[in-house]
Amino acid sequence: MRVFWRNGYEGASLAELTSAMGINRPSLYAAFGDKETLFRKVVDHYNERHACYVKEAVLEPTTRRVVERLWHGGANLMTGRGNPHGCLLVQGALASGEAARTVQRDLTAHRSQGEAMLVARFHRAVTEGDLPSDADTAALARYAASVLYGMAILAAGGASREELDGVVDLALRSWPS
Amino acid sequence: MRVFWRNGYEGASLAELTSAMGINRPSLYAAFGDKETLFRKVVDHYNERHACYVKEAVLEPTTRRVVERLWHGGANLMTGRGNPHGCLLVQGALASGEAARTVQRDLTAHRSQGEAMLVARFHRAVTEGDLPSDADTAALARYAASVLYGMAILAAGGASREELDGVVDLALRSWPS
DNA sequence: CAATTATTGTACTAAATGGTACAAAATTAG
DNA sequence: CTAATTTTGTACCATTTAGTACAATAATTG
Repeated sequence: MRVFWRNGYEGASLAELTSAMGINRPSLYAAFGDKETLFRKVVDHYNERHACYVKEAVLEPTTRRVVERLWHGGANLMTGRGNPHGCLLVQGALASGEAARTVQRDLTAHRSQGEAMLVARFHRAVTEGDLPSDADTAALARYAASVLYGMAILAAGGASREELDGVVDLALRSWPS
Repeated sequence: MRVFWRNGYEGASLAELTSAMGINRPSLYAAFGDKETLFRKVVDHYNERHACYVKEAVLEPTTRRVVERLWHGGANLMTGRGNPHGCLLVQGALASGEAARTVQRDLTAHRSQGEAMLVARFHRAVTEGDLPSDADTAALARYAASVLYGMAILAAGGASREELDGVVDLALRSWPS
């Protein structure tokens, strides 16, 4: 997972993958199928064990608490020690050659799914009176996602946890509460 | 440029590059040097002719006008017809294998340079009284960049100009003015 | 222990990668 | 028109890519 996270799908060679896993090539193919299948399983693992802060965030009682947890959770994951900086769903295959188009689309779909969770949560907030009834829930979700993705780029460029937290503080200031 | 923009540095093959340029391989090498040199020249061209909205933005008289122009300019570039969606400086080499590490660092440096321009502009705004004297100019610049980069990810995933403009409107609401 | 099954290591394949040698062709200069 | 020079096309190189055949080894089972 970390090799894909750090190098992206295309930049991760079978040699580096097998070396990092401590197994040889036939074992990898027997256990995980081809490179694309392995990547998909990696993404699933990443979603369950690392990107789970999104699912947790939408459980918060107010939208302010939701985005607070979302953004700080992202800052935490994207600058975590022992893992590459940034977000696998963002840098795994943002731009790629024709061969990796399918995984590229797959990651886009995963990101859209996260945004859809936010839309649903914000929609609920409207019915609860937490957001004004004329709130553009889709736009709010895209904005929340935008800040999150932007932090992923900063992190990939080497930004620290503290720097990302500073971004979150500013973004929170403007959030309707 | 568009091939690199769409496929990223690693995902752009010499075959696709030469085909798009309408020349053959020896001509490309004679005119531009190797692939990495060509990419650098492409990035220079991109900075001058496409990412110039950043330089223009910092010329605006107030920080609010600066970020307004920055973000709308980004939304415009990242969803322009005839060009790939997104930003070359973001998706050109966000994560890569060891061979493209130098290019990757180069793009990070280019992004940092843009952020530095914002810091300098916000610093000036403090002296002019446009921003409060205790404003964290570096954090503001990172936030502004974060929104911009986030829009690049949304655009790379297919977001429309209107959707990005919606993000900008929300981001502007929270900007200190 | 013996026999079967699963796992692993070596060595390979075909295709694609970035990069180049060299000669034919087109252009320019005299 | 001829001669020198630049540009182009073809064909190649070494390396790396993802993926696999097959035999040796290890583990499991009766």
